[in-house]
Amino acid sequence: MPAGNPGGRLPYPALSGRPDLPAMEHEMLSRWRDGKVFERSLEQTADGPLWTFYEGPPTANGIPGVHHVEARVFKDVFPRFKTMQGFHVPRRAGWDCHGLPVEVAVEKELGLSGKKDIEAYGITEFNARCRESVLRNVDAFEELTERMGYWIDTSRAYRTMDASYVESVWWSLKSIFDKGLLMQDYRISPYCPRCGTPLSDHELGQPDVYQMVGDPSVTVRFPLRTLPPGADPELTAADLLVWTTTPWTLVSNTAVAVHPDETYVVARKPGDGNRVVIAEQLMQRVLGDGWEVVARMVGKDLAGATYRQPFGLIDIPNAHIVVTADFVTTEDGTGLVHMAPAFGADDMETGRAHGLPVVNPIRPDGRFDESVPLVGGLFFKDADGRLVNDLDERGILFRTEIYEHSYPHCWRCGTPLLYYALPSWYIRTTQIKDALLAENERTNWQPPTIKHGRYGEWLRNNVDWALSRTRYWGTPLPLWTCQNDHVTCVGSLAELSELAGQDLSGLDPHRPQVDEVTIGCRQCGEAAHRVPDVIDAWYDSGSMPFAQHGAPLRNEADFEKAYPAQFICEAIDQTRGWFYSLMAIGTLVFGRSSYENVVCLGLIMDEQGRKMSKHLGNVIEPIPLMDSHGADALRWFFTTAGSPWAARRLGHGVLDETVRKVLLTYWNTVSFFVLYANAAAAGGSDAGWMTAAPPSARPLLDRWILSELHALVRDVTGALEDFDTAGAGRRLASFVDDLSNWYVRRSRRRFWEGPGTPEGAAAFATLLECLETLTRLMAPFTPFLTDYVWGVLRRPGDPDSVHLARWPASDQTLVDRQLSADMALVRRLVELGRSARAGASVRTRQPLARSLVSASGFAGLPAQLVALVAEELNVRVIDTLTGEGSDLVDYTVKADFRALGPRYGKSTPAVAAAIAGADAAWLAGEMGSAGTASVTVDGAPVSLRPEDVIITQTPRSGWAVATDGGETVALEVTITPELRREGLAREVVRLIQDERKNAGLDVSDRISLWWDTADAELGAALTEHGQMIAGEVLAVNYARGRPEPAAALAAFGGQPAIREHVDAELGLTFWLSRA
RNA sequence: GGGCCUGUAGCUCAGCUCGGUUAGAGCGCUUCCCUGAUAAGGAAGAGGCCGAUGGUUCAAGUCCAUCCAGGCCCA
Repeated sequence: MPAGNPGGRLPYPALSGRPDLPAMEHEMLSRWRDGKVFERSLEQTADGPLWTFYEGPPTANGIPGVHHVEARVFKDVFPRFKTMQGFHVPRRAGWDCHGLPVEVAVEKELGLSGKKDIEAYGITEFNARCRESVLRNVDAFEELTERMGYWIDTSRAYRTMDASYVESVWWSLKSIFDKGLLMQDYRISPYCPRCGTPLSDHELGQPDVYQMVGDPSVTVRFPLRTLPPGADPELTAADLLVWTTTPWTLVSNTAVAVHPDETYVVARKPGDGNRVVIAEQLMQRVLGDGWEVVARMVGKDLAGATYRQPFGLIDIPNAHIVVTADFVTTEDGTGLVHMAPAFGADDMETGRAHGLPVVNPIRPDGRFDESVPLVGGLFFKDADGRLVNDLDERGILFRTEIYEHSYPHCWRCGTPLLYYALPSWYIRTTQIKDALLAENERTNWQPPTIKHGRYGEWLRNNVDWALSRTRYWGTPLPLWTCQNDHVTCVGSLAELSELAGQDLSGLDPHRPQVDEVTIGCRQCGEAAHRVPDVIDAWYDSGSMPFAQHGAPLRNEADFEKAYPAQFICEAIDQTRGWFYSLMAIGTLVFGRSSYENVVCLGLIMDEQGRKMSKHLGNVIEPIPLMDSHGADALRWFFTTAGSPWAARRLGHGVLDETVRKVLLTYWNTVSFFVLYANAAAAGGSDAGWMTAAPPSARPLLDRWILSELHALVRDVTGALEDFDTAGAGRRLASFVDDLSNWYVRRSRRRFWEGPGTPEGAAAFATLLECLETLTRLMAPFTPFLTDYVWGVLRRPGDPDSVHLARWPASDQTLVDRQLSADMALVRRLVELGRSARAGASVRTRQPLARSLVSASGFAGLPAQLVALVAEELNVRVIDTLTGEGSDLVDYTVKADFRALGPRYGKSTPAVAAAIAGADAAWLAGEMGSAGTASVTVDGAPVSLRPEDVIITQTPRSGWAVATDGGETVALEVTITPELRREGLAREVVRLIQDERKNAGLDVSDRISLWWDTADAELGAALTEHGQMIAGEVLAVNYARGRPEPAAALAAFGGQPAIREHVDAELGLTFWLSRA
């Protein structure tokens, strides 16, 4: 592999026509490593303005997948871009070490099940295993990180379990405690009885938490016992109809809630003494036909009535009354809601409002207390059947059926969750809700809809953050309580030492060591013991802006200058995870969110649009994927295909296409340049193009591509500033196509001819400028290939890596909109001409005498561009169709609504009809001569401007014509003998070129050529155009007749290496040999 | 039930901010053409009720409303 062209002197290292991209990437990885390129990119920007990026820490107890690559590509592109702009962008990796997933994995490994097992095993040992397991796959993550070219400093990665990190977290919790926002409360929490812990809202947001299950839903009669004063006498001896999908909670029933303003009815089935109370809206659905309404009332009329409880299994004093509550709906059930305050948030709140008792017969392991008759010792869900049977036997079961609904399950172990009243520590985030909303307002979300949509909605419905976890492996809650219920919050190990009266600065702040520390209560001096809970691991990761530095206890200055971050990026599943915990903690502790711009990515799907999951077996392994297509291809796909926040389909096909369409086209353009630069050097030319004329003095084609280039720089820069990689990618891909398939193709002749002329020098200079700039623009996206190319093309004095180079600046003086428009017209005319040729079956190699063009803007086209059309279409002369005289030309005319619409409004269709009805030739004539024409609409004259009409001209006959959008190209297809001979000569040139290629000759190799034919016309063509042919194929000898053996031997130093080629179709035989 | 995203050719996606009467590209298919860098490039053909309905407008893929389908997040 070439080691670059450090001197900028020719020759360049030769480039393979078929590069092995993955192999090249491995070479670049070692060059970066050996050359410490990432480190140097940080060193050289050390004095630049800081642009802060926060890495959201992954948990390394799992194996990295392709979705990790997606986020990391975006986390890499913007820092690289900003670094090239001169910003200093430190990038520090981190590892999320705590949390329930870690504990659950270790539990499984150790064969433990539940908290009792863990405590029997020993918390010390258990946490040691957790500590070991969280870093187990760091190697795999680092390998992935390096392979994909994600530049981040893993050597000093922060770890959320480090003592300094934990201390910072403690410090922040104390700050929140001191503000009065950290407190204990009883609340209904989703609770996993197997894990013995409440789940946070974040955890409820995990995939697969909600699963469809079929539960017995029951409608039960609650016979009324006493009625409130003034109640409708028809209620006497009626039963309340109550519906629930959780029969096991009926044991704890304390009340029935009705909506105060809904209408309820007493219904009776004729011939049956039973009366039931139900919401009128639901009567038909629940009762069906055959019932009659005997009384009607609103919910508040029922308030205060008492009823007989469904079960008498436990003692519930002062209960079993009808209460009103606004949350009651009549959408399902009966409109009368069973209340068990220990098992529902609404129930708890309503119960508090009415002074109802909280009765909870379920133990923390999810089983009914042994003292409860009938169901004692049963797991809560398993009690349903027995309870339903009992209701049935006692004749108060109105109906039972299986109800399919989604029910939350523990995301770790799959156990059905219980909504359960638990003492818990909360952060009162609801009290800073306005501040959070204000912080969100000043945050730039990408895509913007997240701000007020998914995320904003979540903030507006903010609930207090349930912080505590009754678990083992996590940051210990730094709270100590004494027997007087005083709470002491400790903000550092130093403070703990002071309170404990011993030096604890070396203490590992984890359970169980920290549990053993007893301190003196700050208020009463009594012995205080630690609250045994640990905290939600989301709080850990949300603390990383300061805790990664150990700040503010240490490195306060480092933290201060890097807060808040300019940029973070994660997948959309972090809306309620890290995006929230970062913003909430920042706002709680510092009064300011910790990030300014956030890019929110979608999920990765397989080629069939299915989510990737182990379950489906459609997971794509990232490293093999990169080793077959290249990391650059994967990076380009992620950053530019579709929108990053839409779910995207990934497969081999799309990566192949990326490689072919973008990466190889770019590569081939570079390799073309290198080939001819080296050929020129071999021919004695030095890098003469270094002194090419300034762009303003170069051919229009060069000025055009430079104009496109500088518009590209402007647009790509703007798109990246807006965090829009897809927009940048589309522009880059289309420029690569323009450069390769128009600029280079149209400039080939100048490259063959070398940099010896001003035009040739301009071509080399222009292409090199384009490639250098393009390489820099693509560098953040495809860092491997671009850096390889940079190593080949860079000039003396250039940095040795593109990633150390400056981002290009757009020179707007080189952007020429008129020229862009002109070239667009040229390319449309060429397309039309090719279409016309195809229609007439005249191959492009056959020269034609003349072409006629009709197109607005054609008259103003510079001669160079007209010549370009002529050359591309292989016609000798191009004239305007208008010059032909109207008797030879057909005209059609139609209205341009875009121009007419704004002026004529409602009468636009009438004007258009008048235009269509006018004599097209006359209209065209008027427009041509006077620049205006008048048509009559509703009896009134309407004056038209040229832009109001699209005039299409086509020649009457004898021409091959193609027309589109009012533009016409006509080709004269009459082939004179002279044209035919020229066509034959060009045909022969192509045959010889093919043969040269087959012979493996170098582009600059000279040849000797002999030819013979029996065809008189072909013979004449080859004689007449001999000089042209010899020039084109670099023949230094050109002769008719079979080569003499002696000549061949002379030419090849005794090696008989004459190739003979017979073309039966043309009747030509030729021989060539290296000269 | 709520919020958000997506719906355009067989497939993958542009176009919608800012409405203009012939809706584009790539992949795949057929037939040609071009080729002195190219796994490329070009022309022609086949392939579209631009999810549906209604509205606004002289004019709707584009704006508005409602609905349908799929996805994500949450209840």
